[in-house]
Amino acid sequence: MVFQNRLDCGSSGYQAAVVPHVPRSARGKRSARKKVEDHQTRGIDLLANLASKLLSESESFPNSCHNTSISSPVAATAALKHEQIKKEDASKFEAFDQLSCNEDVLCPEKFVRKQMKDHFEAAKAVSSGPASLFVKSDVSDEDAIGVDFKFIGHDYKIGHGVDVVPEKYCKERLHTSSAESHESKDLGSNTTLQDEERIARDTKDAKASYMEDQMNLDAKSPGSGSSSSSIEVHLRRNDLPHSGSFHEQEDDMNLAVNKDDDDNSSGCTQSTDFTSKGSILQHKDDYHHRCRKLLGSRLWKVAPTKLQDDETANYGKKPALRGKRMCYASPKTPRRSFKRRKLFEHYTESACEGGIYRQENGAWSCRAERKPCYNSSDYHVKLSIKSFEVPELLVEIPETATVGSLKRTVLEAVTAILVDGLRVGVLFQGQKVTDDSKTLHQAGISQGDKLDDLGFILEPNTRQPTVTLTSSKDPHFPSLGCASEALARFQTVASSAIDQLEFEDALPVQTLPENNHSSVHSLTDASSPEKMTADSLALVAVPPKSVDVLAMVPLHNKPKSKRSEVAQRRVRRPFSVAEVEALVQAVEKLGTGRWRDVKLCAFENAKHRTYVDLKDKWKTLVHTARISPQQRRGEPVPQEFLDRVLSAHAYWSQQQARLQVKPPPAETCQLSYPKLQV
DNA sequence: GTTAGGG
DNA sequence: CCCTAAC
Repeated sequence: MVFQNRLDCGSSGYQAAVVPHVPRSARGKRSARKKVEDHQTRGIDLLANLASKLLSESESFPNSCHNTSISSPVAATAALKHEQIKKEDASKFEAFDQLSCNEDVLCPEKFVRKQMKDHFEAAKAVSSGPASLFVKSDVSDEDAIGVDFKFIGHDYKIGHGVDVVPEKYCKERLHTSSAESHESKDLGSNTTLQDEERIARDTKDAKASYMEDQMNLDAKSPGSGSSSSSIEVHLRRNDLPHSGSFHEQEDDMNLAVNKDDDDNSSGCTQSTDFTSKGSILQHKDDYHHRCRKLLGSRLWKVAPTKLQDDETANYGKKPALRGKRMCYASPKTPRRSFKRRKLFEHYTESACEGGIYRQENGAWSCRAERKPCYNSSDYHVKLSIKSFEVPELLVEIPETATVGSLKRTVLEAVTAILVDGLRVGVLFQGQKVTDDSKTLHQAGISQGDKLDDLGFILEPNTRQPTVTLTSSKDPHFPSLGCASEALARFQTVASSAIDQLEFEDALPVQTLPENNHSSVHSLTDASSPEKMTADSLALVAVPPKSVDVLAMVPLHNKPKSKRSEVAQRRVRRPFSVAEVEALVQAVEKLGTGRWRDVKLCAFENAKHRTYVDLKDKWKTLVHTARISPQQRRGEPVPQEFLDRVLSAHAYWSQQQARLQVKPPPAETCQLSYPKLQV
């Protein structure tokens, strides 16, 4: 199962999965191709194989313009590929361009070469980070073969749309090869496949620097028998572990986790509707827009959204659940920490200090789509799960946090759900199918017309950690209605790095209200190179100091326990020396009884410090100053500050005593704090 | 909403 | 840091 999240605000991406619907018969005929899949070949190998495949197909076609033998282009391709991998320089493209090809005829090599060139360029552009590559060859159109490439980098997608090259003979070739009278062609194909395997094997050792080791490969071959066949290649990294096995187990079930765009834009990389550059730009625009939108709010709720609109789906009927747009709630929530408990009880908001994630909807749902081609001969149900909807996650994170931390936060929230495992529920015609021993036919799922009513849900495995789906009945199978039981909450610690910086840069009062906005905004605007660099770096690798930025404390949900509903205690964030200094200075100026003023004066930008926190800190400071240094713990506070604490505390205590005796002389907020003595 | 103080 | 009484 392919499950790449493209989380909101541009983290690295929901990604449409490969959904080649290859008839089983076709797979059987070309079983040798499956070995290509089994190879954990690198993307380049795959591309080469694809090229070879297409080359050989063109060769095997009777009307092909090529006079060369079947194997020679393949060998040439392989050799060239080796050279490319070894040299890794720009000349490799030229080498490919030198591939012998009859220029008078529109031949597959042309666009294959172009694709590979684009691929290389794209790979160079995103030499690090998650990379996804799509290759699609759709011969269902009249006289066209369309190939799209998509590369997904860390944050942006680089799309390469390759225009269609009219390939009448290619289409004809596929039609003819599907006929029974062309078994000999398949034999020719087999020869080619052997070459492919050899290529894959030979090149396996070759290190393509731009492809990561972890890159997995999903590749399916075009079905020879269907009128609409496709080749789709999906390279990806960081796959979830189940991805492969799921494919194997559910051979006829193709999962497509489409790109999540809350605008339901057409940019979804849906398997049957690949758009190229347009959608890429659209994504970026959405990303920018979304970030701006986010940054304009004090706190926001990131809710995974409906993956795609129905209009964008070729065979979409109706959504399983309406999309949830990312929105921000409660634009003005200065301090709610002490109200958090009630907020949680109402399931509406979460704490302001740390990021809170809550999975309100306990299940990840989706709706299956019946594939148009229902092969009645072997009674296989073909399903295409267009998307899984991530249950709503409420993300609350200080606006001082970076976009990078937001990405990581959301990612970790999702990951934390996945860690506990997911279970799949089947909904058919609104009813949950709990009897796993039923056949699809018995459950009525085999009736093709009703497959539109089939839905799947992904449910966090919150109870029994190991529940075998093969058991006939699973009483613990949670239903959609028990969303609250599947509650998952997380808390993040807001970024302290920025706060620290603010403290050191602008200690007492220099407020930088929009500073973080601009810094994040610059990420999308490129108008501020320095900040862009900084933030970009932060996206690539979080500096060690800000590791705790994303410290997340998942709330272990105990379904029946009321304790689980209690707000999570804020994560302890020790005061830094700079903060202590600011606090001491402010208290010296304002006194010990005006914590709100102290907060506004010296900690206005430290969103995570409430005036209660400051008061408590002062309390502990006084205590610390009074005890012996040996008894002190934590980060040592300079003695100078402790002395000032004692002085100020004594002074203002004295002042308070005086004020109680007689009315205030109205000299409360003098700028120059008089040096005082006990 | 703030403040003060106990936990 | 949390909680809560008191204002």
